[in-house]
Amino acid sequence: MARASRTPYVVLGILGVLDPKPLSGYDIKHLIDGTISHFWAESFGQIYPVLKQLAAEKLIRARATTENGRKKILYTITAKGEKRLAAWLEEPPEEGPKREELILKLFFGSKTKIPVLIGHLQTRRDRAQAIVDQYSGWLKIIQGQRESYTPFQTMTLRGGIAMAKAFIQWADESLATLSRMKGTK
Amino acid sequence: MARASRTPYVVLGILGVLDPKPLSGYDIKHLIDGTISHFWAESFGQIYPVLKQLAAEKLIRARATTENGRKKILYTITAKGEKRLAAWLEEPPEEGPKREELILKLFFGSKTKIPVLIGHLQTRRDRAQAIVDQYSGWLKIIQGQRESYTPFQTMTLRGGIAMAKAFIQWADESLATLSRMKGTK
DNA sequence: CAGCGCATGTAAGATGTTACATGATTCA
DNA sequence: TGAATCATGTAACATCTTACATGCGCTG
Repeated sequence: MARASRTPYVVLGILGVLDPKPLSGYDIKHLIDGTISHFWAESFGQIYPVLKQLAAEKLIRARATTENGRKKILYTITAKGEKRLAAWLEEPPEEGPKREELILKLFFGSKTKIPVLIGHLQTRRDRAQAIVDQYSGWLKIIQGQRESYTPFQTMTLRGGIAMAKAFIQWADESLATLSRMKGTK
Repeated sequence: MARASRTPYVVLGILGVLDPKPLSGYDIKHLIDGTISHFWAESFGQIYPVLKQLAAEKLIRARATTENGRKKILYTITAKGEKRLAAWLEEPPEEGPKREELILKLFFGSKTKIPVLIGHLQTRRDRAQAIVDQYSGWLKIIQGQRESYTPFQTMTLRGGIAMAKAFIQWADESLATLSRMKGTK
């Protein structure tokens, strides 16, 4: 059997933690993209079926509405859903799939030209810098209005920044090494 | 379409970079586990079919042998395979799937007890420390016999150490924060 | 009125894990 | 002799991404 899907718990978590008001599948997807996207991704193809499944299990409650002409289905977490979420949170987290393509290409670096590797690494380094900038901005916002956010959100945000910074430092050192190799070769 | 599998290239890379002598599927799997396992994993269920497929495409050459009574199929990379590997290395690496279950559970931390979170985080912190220890050992070995390893292998190893250390530092800070929260609450 | 964003969903297809099946050899 | 390791493979199954399908409302 393949590892059990975490999507139901992500949905339960978003519904239970992130926002007290009812959310649609569309809302959930965009909340995920706007908050936890740097360590967790979900697609519509996953979310909509899971929503139905969770409603069938009475872990969430569905309510169809027509907000200014537009049809949408809003979901709220039930007491049973809260319990299920809490039980999952207690289970030891498993490690995710390891698939670092950049590192893989660096590892096999002897089979290509140095500038190619420099290009790959530089691109990712810049992306990491953009993440640091974005996250640092969020951190300021969060610290400005502490009531709306849990300390856990701050904690994971700090983690994201710390990891991205560490990556940048290593990338810069490695880029310098690669440049030196290009010169001497 | 789902993202294209990288398994063929991993196999090609192992065969081309890691060891000059012919390798069996079994060898390849264990080499992967022993070297790149912290950023890339493959299972037998992937490797054996890919080996056949690569041989059919003439990217690798198969040779059946009976080494001291034990039957095995040894593979070597062909010139065509080398070319395919080089072409892949030039393509910009895509980002892997984001699935950090630990971070997810921390993010939803307000729905469980602090000691639960401390337990999860401590476990992973200790695992990261073990990785740092193991990698640091490998680094010494590599630096001792430089002929057998490429500078790229050293580079990725350093990256692994740097990232694990950054994680540990963040984890320690977060564990301290969590302990404080437990006390004051 | 065209295009974009909102909103929900389904289908296809590939990836990847786990478990199973088989058989030989080595070592305690 | 029994267990562990070597060695190759297949089948089942679930996950997940991508693409497609549909339709409404708002804005330029």
